[in-house]
Amino acid sequence: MLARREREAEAKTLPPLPNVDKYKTVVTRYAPNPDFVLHFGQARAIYLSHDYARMYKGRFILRFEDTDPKNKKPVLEYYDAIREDIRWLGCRWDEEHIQSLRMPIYYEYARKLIELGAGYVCTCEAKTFKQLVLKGEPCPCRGLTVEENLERWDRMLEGLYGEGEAVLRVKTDLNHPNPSVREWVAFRVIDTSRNPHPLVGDKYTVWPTYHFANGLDDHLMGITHIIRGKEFLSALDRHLYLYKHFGWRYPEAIHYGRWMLPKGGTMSKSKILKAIKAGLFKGVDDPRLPTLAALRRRGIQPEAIHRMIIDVGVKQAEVSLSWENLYAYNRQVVEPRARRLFFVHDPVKLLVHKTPKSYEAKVRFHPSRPDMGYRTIHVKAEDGLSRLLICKDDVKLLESRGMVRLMELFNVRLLKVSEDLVEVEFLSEGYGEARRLRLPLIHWLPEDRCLKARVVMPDASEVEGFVEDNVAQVEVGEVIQFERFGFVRLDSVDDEYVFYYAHK
RNA sequence: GCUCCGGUCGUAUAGCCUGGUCAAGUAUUCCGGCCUUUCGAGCCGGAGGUCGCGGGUUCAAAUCCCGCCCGGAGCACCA
Repeated sequence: MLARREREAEAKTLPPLPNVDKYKTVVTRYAPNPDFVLHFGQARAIYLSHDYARMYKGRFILRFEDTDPKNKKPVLEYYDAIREDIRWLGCRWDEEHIQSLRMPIYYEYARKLIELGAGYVCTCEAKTFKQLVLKGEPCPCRGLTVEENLERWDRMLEGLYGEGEAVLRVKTDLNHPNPSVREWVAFRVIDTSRNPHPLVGDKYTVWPTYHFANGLDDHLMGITHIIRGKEFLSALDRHLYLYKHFGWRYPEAIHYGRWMLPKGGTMSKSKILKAIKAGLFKGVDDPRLPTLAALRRRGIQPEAIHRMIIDVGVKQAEVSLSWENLYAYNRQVVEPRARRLFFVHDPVKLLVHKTPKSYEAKVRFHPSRPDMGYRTIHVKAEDGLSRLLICKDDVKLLESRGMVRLMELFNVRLLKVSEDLVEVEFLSEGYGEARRLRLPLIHWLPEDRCLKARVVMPDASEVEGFVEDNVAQVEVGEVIQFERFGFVRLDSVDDEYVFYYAHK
């Protein structure tokens, strides 16, 4: 037991970063494109980058990479949404930058690159160029002089080239084994009169590519350790050329494998966005989505995501995730502190004959934590009759067993089941007898003291029912457990209580 | 065209770098039990893998090397 605990504690720390002693302070960054809210997979880069910065008492930088106003168009509201997501995860950043506000810097370095003879403005058609580069041959533009290139560059900036008519390329090895790395594009023209940028409008028409802006900024901001998905591995090759041209030293780069969701699930932002626009999802926090917003709404705790990420580690292998996996972590976090309440879905009326008296059932909010207190459920008996509600599913149980114990109340025996009414009679009060008879325990509600509730399930379907009136003590946002149903988060209270289902 | 990664209980994974303490850990699933009260949470116990295949190195291999088979992911004036 002790040994196990030690091992668990061990598994919960991150492995050391490479070459930390080479740097004064460790600086990491997270660099999202604000074209969508964050999703589950991105939490990994965030936590790892953030945790390492904290672990080494370094700095953690948030940098918005919004340099494609056309294809990966940034959206104003997502800048804040992303900040909120990161804060929700529990991470704070020490510095923030927005690339679209740094354009003059990129232009400055573009010029330097050209002056070094390491970059040139290429006006070839993409197709033609591709054919040449596949053969490892230079295009005519590559041979232009520095002066000619500077001139072309100025013309580019002045807007004399349209989209696709000119790009600034970085000179690489024409025979680089990966053709997609050869002579990569550093800047391209984007017609911002047609596709204005949410922050700078149509002020610029020449935009740096990810490869240029990201690579450059990592140096300018003094990033020492880059932690990113391995889909960026080939970016490394490109960046290396840039660093070589400028004579810089490349940061330590760690690439981890992708997180994949089981069958059907996608974390692709563009796919999700398309589906939302098509009305297939209700919004970015639709419970079917793997966005942080959706998980948050469902009551998944950031600690659960955090633990999972630390446990999985930083290997380059792809990892298939199952929701069950995440739920297991979340249950661990949520179980000890979730208050328990009765929720009856698909309610059926239960008429109890021979009820000897009215009851006040005192039920613990948590079965193993008396310190969390009790709630009271009143059951009124009139002329030996009490009226309750139970789940339709439990009627079957009652039918097959004939007798059942109403949790924390009393035991009953089935008399008859009709269309929408189940009649039983009071059998006995003691729990001991229920145990002796091995009676199933079912939950219930007094018909006159319960409130309408709705639970939004992970597949966006909804379950209707009633909660005990003690729900009034629950705060919006709180995660509770509906006994024998599952963990849910109180989402809103209007004319009815709306919950989002997390997991069982 | 190029690059990267994987093949370990039913499922998802840890371990592999720094060979032995690994006849292999965890979660989930399944089964059984417990709980003054959750057939659905919790707790306890059990079942279930000989680590893709073949060969090699070694006193010793899931762990190193070679070959084979199968599978996954990614890159291109997106980030």
